[in-house]
Amino acid sequence: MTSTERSPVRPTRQRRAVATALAGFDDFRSAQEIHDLISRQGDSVGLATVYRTLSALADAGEVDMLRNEDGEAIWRSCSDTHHHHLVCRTCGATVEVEGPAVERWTGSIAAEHGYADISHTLEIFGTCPACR
Amino acid sequence: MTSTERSPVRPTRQRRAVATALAGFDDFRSAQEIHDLISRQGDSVGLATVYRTLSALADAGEVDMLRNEDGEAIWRSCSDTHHHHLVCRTCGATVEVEGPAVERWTGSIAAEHGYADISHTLEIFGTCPACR
DNA sequence: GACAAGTTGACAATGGTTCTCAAGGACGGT
DNA sequence: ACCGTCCTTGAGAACCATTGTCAACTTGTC
Repeated sequence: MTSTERSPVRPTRQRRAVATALAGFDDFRSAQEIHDLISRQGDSVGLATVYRTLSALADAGEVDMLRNEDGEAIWRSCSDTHHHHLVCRTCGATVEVEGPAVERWTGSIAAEHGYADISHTLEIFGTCPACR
Repeated sequence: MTSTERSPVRPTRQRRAVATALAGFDDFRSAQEIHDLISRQGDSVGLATVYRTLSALADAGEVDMLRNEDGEAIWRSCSDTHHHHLVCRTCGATVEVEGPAVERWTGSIAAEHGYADISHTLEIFGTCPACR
């Protein structure tokens, strides 16, 4: 929590492989799918390491993680600004969207009820033009 | 999907027990917690049945199901209008909120990108007045 | 080169959720 | 009340995504 803590992140073959895989798609994929992708691209990285790396990247804000309807974690690399997603429920195609109005709305709703330290999740699902 | 399909839902002791338990709290609880509540209120209902009943109620729109950070399903009974939740991340106290503006916003964002058949999830987390 | 500390991988362990299937209960007709 | 049919249930096994374990291995530094 404090800025005193430093855990030097080492650039390993495995982390590079995960990063490469992440760069190869722009929809949300499960950890297992990403693991498969890595294998298919010729690298070999343990599943546990994939999980560890994805979690670390998520903590660092470099990937987004959300849950599909089954509660499975799905991931994709993302921009560094606060945003939400418009996801195709058929093919997974994702658009990052921003909504200042929504941010303001959640803040005021929370304040109105006396809630502090607010965060929120907002995802939009639909069928993309290509899948109709 | 069509109105031809009818699956008569029978009023059993078990379903009544789940309904009673649901009426006894107004925050989100896991299936297991609800199962425990039922035991504590003197009834005995199998865990699988609790899951089945909760899912059925969720499909019928009588309870809300969402996922906590660990991906666990959590449930609570809800009003029958479309709404979202403001949830205390410490004690779970929940407020149902409505936001016509947000509904409109998601709709237009989706349309803008050509997505059809839209649905969305929006939950707000914070610390309630009592937990600060 | 050698050391300390971060990393990894194979595999076991966890734990929520679903499946299986025989036994039990509800309901309409008689 | 009795039947037959079909929905329900419960106990436990099965699933399966995710996390923990721990010895072997890298990396960066001195």
